Amino acid sequence: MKYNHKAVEPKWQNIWEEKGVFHASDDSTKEKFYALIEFPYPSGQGLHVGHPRPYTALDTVARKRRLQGYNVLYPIGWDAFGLPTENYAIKNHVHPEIVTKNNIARFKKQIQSLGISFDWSREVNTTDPDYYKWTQWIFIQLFKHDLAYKKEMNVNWCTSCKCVLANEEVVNGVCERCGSEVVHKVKSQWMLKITEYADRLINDLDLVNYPDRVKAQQKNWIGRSTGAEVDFQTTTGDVLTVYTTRADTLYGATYMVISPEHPLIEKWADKLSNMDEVRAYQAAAARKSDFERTEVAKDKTGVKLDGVRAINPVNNTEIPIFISDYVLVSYGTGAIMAVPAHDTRDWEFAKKFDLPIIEVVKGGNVQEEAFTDCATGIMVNSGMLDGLSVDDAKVKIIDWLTKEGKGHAKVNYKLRDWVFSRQRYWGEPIPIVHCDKCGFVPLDESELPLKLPMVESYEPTDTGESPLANMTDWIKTTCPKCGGAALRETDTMPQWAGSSWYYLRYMDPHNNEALASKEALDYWSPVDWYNGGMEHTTLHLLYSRFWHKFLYDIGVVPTPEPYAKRTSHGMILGENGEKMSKSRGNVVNPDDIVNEYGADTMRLYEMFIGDFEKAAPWSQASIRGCRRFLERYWNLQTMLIDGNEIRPELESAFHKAIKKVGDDIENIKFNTAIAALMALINDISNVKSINKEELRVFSILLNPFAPHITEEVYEANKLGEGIVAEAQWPEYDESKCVEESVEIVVQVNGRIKAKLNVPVDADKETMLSLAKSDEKVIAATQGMSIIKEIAVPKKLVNLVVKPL
RNA sequence: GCGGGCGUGGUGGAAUUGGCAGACACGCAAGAUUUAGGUUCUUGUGCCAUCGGUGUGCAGGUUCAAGUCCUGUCGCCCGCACCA
Repeated sequence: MKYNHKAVEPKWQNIWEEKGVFHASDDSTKEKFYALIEFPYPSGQGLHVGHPRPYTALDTVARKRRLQGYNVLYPIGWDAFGLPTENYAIKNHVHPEIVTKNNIARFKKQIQSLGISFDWSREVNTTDPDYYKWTQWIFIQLFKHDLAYKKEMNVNWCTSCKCVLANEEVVNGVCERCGSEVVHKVKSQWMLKITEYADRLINDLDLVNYPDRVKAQQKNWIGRSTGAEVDFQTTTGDVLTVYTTRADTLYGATYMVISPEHPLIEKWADKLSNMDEVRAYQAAAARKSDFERTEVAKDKTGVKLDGVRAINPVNNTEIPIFISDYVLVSYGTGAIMAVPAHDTRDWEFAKKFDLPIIEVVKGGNVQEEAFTDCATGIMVNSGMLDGLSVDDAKVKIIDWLTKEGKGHAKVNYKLRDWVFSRQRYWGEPIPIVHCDKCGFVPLDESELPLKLPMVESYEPTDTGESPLANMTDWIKTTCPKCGGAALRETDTMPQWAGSSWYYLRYMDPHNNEALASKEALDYWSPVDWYNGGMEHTTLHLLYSRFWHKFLYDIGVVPTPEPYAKRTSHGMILGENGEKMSKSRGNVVNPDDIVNEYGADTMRLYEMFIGDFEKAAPWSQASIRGCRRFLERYWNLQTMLIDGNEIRPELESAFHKAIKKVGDDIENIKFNTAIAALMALINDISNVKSINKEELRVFSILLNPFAPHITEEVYEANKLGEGIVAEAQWPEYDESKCVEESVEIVVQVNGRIKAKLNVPVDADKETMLSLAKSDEKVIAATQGMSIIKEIAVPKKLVNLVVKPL
């Protein structure tokens, strides 16, 4: 009776589906548990072994929670808009809708072969008009609340995708998706005011249970800094406002720097005697791609503006103004006061252009290097600030500036507003029309969904316009407000739109009246456990927190945060320790594993491979160990005896395992949970028999990891009523976890001399007297005097001795 | 530069509050059953050696006791990066 996974696994997958055992109930008296994985992008390549790691992990949690009596929602869907599908469609002349449908069918089949307990009745698809109707609806609400606006601005442009990118999508100066060069273009774009939520996106991290690395990365990306804006008069009468976090060093400002794109330059054009030189520098800076700009980051360049000077507000000193690309137009005011003595970049610039360096904080040697330490310095050469600490000086100078009307405290963020439009076909149409008379007008909500029109050609254009721009029939429409002629917006939404709220749709996926009913939202919110990749920390995770907060503000959702708990899985690497990729030729297809070893082995191995949160290399050899374990479990049936109680000789082993497996699953320590089951089967093998109750408990413990084989064993041996998926998780008894006697170690001067079995409740005196009567210990302490005795119950005895 | 993390056998990885380092596997070796084994089972397996030493990147420190705590140092990975 060999275990045949090819027969057993499909059998149980069908039974589960027919019985609908994994369908979440919307009106249950049970406690709810909402587990969520990041829904996949159905690419043409199909699954690779990385996909099932998070699916299996939360499946293990979901299955265990069901056995514990929770009403579990564990849904899945498809994040199906996006460029790879569109590019494939263009190349092969198939409509993206067809490509998407085929890819989903393939993904679905692959995922179903793994026996993940998804509730397929709640499947969603971001490209379904019934779904994106609500994506568009949310956009309209954002627009109505002034959080969506269209603006001419300098944007990131991917030269290969022929499309703008959000800041979050530019990685090291190249496109996050395709790795192509990113250049700057001035374009009119739809923007979302995520910056309005910057503070709350940081502060509310206190409300959620996320890994520290995720919180830190989001805080870092939002980049809050507190400082001051200071107004400098100039010799032209214009005011030049700078942002600084070091207002305390104002007396040390010996020059100003403004970014090459700063608007005052144009204003000053006819006053500058070296305007040609300035324009040449501006042009050179504009030509640089993000990549080049970071490449040459070390060497400071710049041009002095001849003909205008700034006046330091604290001492009325006239100081020169430079333009330099080390000052970014997009941060603060696009202008800085330069304090070379106490800022490294200013110091480098001052050295190169031979500008004065005035020390205002004592503690370093500012001619040798910038002194930037805020904690220890004392103010000098700073008039009213002399003798103060840096912190006190900040407070005092900002007070003074405020009183004088020359500045004020200011908080700044690195976070930029979200560039939301894309010049591509395969995305949600933006439901806005442009009317000459009324400006931008949203569609009436009854007009939603605004469906993507069928087009002849969806190739991206070189003009920077969406392919939809060629669809004259579709574009020409009437203004919802005045009824006059108007044009539709032709850009589409980014892929991040549909995924920013999908977890809400799962709560009530077929609702035609709302994105989800209030009852469903109240019952299921928030997501209890959300697992996803670290790569989405400053993309999807941040975006969806923003959308959720907005929906909370307008009364749509009941919680300020979407996800109560977040965990993050490590990548599965190729056997050679490198990232799996087609070009490296180290991709493992899960179909092959399921075919050869079965889904249960695949699942077990993915959970056993190592620390869930860390990357782990795949090993074709190690999988065999997991298959072997399942076969040993299968073979327990050959040593089955009667009995409806766990026998005394296995009692503590079982109770310890029940505790450990349950705790480890909750603590994302799947690898040690499985190790505990392996250890338990070793204990059972030593006894050489297993009774029905023991096999029943073992089967339930193993079920979340290996659901198919456990169902089969359970059924074949009539271990209980119904099926395992509807059984009850065993309880452990703390008092039964302890054994009667325990082995302790006896050390002399920290060296192990003996091991003793003592009763588990032996007190220190008993342990010490037992230890001291052991002959090896006596030998080791011969001729010595004991100067200290340490006894730790259940652990060890240590005798500290020295020669007499 | 800033932020987060990691360094343990041949390999993947275990080690509550400091308390037997190497759980559980993979691999390897020997043996048994088969005897065609990429099967199964048993035993062994950190390193060096005979007792006994010695071992968690390296160097110190605290402690009866350190993978774990402290100081310094080297190396690696991830995120951000001229953010004023």
